[in-house]
Amino acid sequence: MNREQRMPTIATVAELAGVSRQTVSNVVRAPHRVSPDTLQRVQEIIRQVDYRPNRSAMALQARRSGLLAYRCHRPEETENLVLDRFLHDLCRAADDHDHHITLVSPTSTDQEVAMYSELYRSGRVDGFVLSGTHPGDQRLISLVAEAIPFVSFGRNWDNPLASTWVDVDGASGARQATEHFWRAGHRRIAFLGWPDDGAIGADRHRGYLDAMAQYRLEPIGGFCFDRLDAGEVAAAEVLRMAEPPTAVVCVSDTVALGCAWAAQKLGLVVGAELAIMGFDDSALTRIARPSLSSVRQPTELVAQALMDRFIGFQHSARPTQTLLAPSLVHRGSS
Amino acid sequence: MNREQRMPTIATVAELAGVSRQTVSNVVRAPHRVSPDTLQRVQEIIRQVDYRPNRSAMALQARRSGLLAYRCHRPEETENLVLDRFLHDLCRAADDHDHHITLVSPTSTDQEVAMYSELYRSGRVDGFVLSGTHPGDQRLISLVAEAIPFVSFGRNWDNPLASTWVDVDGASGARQATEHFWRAGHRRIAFLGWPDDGAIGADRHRGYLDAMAQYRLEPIGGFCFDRLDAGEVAAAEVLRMAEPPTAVVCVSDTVALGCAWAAQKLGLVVGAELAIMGFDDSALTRIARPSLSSVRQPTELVAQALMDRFIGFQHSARPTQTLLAPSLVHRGSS
DNA sequence: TTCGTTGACTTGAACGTTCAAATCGTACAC
DNA sequence: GTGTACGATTTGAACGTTCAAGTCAACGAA
Repeated sequence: MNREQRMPTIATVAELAGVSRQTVSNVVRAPHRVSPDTLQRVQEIIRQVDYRPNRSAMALQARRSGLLAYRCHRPEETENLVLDRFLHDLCRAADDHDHHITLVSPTSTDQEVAMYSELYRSGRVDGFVLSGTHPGDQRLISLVAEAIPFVSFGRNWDNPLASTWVDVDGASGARQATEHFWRAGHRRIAFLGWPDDGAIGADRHRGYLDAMAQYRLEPIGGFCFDRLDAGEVAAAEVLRMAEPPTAVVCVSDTVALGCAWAAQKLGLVVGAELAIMGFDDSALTRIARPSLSSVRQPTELVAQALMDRFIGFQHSARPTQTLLAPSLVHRGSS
Repeated sequence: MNREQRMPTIATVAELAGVSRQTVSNVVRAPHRVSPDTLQRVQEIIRQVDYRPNRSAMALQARRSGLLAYRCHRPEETENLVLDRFLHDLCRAADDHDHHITLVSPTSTDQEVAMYSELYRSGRVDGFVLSGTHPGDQRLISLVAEAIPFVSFGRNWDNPLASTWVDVDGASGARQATEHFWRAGHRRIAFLGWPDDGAIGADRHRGYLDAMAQYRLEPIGGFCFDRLDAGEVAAAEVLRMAEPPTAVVCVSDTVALGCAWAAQKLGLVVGAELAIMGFDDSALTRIARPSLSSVRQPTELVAQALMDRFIGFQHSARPTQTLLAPSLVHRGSS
């Protein structure tokens, strides 16, 4: 193909402009070091031949590729609807720092860690962005042990101060949702959560419990796995109670959608007779009818913070931790 | 951070093993050129210091980065549920060829093309994988004009032979769906499509029409945009006809889900009283109840074919075109 | 004995940058 | 008028590979 025709290099430009390579480099990287007329002349040549510095050469020289790896999640997992949004925001944030995201798709956790080590040691990437961290996460342990640079969307549950992460304050989100319902006049507010995972689910549950305690209301609700059918079953049970709730705070959009279905099956008008708040503000909110109100994860801010931290990380040795507050998005269901 | 400690290089290994750099390179790349005992000795050292060839250096020398760029689509667009699956498969396929996918997220088509040119000319990527091609697609035109290597998931509608692509035979998918319903005894088979787009939608519609003509059945149906509510409205209209269909072939899972809702609202039991076939086999199929049968796009094969073509593309100059047949996935709705 | 062949390995150069040091005027202070 | 500080530019080396051409010894055929 066109593999034959070579791109113009810094030497091409230097020769055409009658200056040295280094001067061309300075024109691009440090224009203030070059005299005005030389600057203009060289820039004109650069424009003419459409010269772009070669990234591989820069990477070799700087010992830095400008690439971060991120694990491409399996599309079967439902939680990924948020991660889709996150990935998009991450690309943007990386772009802003003249970095790029490259994807890996390991088949197991062992392979994932081995792949990370390989990618880092071969200089293909400068580091990693993890998401979906959980207690006992082997990736965090290994990367910290091998001193491989990384940041994570999701806290380091086992050893919070050991690595740099940005997370969303789930407790705050659930508290906001509960407070919102209270202000709207609801007094029977339920929580549909996941079985205690000592992590995200527990965090969100705690926020609900805190708010309920503050208003001296009795917590009610149920627990189920993060599947539509499970959510529907659990919700039906709660809604059939003697004194059923008038509002439900859900641990996820998936559970919330299941809850909406259960309500509709029982003849309840979602929004008017039963208020529902989802969590994550994923694509599922738009599938429900009426569309679901939800606690929105500020993925854009998370992505930007992660990139900032990663870049900073290269200079300062100390890991930093950041907790961002989510916000409510009101739609038909509340 | 650990930016200080350097990785072992080929020179490190060479010195430790008492051989030249080139011999170490041969041990890694062409073991047959090295005598058995030297081979073993060098390999042992490589293992000890955990040496990995530096990818930036390799990229510089080979003038090839081993990276392909793919556009990270906006998560708002519904068609992306298939593309999620595709992206995952693409990563895997790239891995198999010792390549990686890096993401870009341009804000406009103009910027997208400019970004591609920049990425290619700076040697950051070897080429591009496009998806969601459409008639008049500026990306195809520009990339062909600039002789930038790329392959696309989706045909080159305007100029099929001008570029290398792999696509799924939508007509075949719709035909299979229609034939399946006919064999199951249905004689009133409708099609819910998109307004004629001269592309994907028209392609799928044609497959339906072909099959109906073959069986001498009268085509019926409606058209709407690819949204749940639009699908529901269009489906309701069709289902309220004097002689309503007993089976519906849909142009997408989105429309199919809307159709399922319309049916349920009219008191029809989806699956038993009305058979529905979606298209794409996206995550939506699992949201419907009963879950939707669908025409599955073989994204894994598409991804593999694209990678094969791209690698081959570097050698042979001639673009190739590939059409893959989809297959039916039977679930509760049919 | 000579000479070409082969196998195992080494050497120098190149890929395209940037860093660090050197060069060369030119202007300024004393 | 001398030292020196500065600005603009150049030069050599380095980043870590691999390619192409080289060396060198061993071997076999004429």
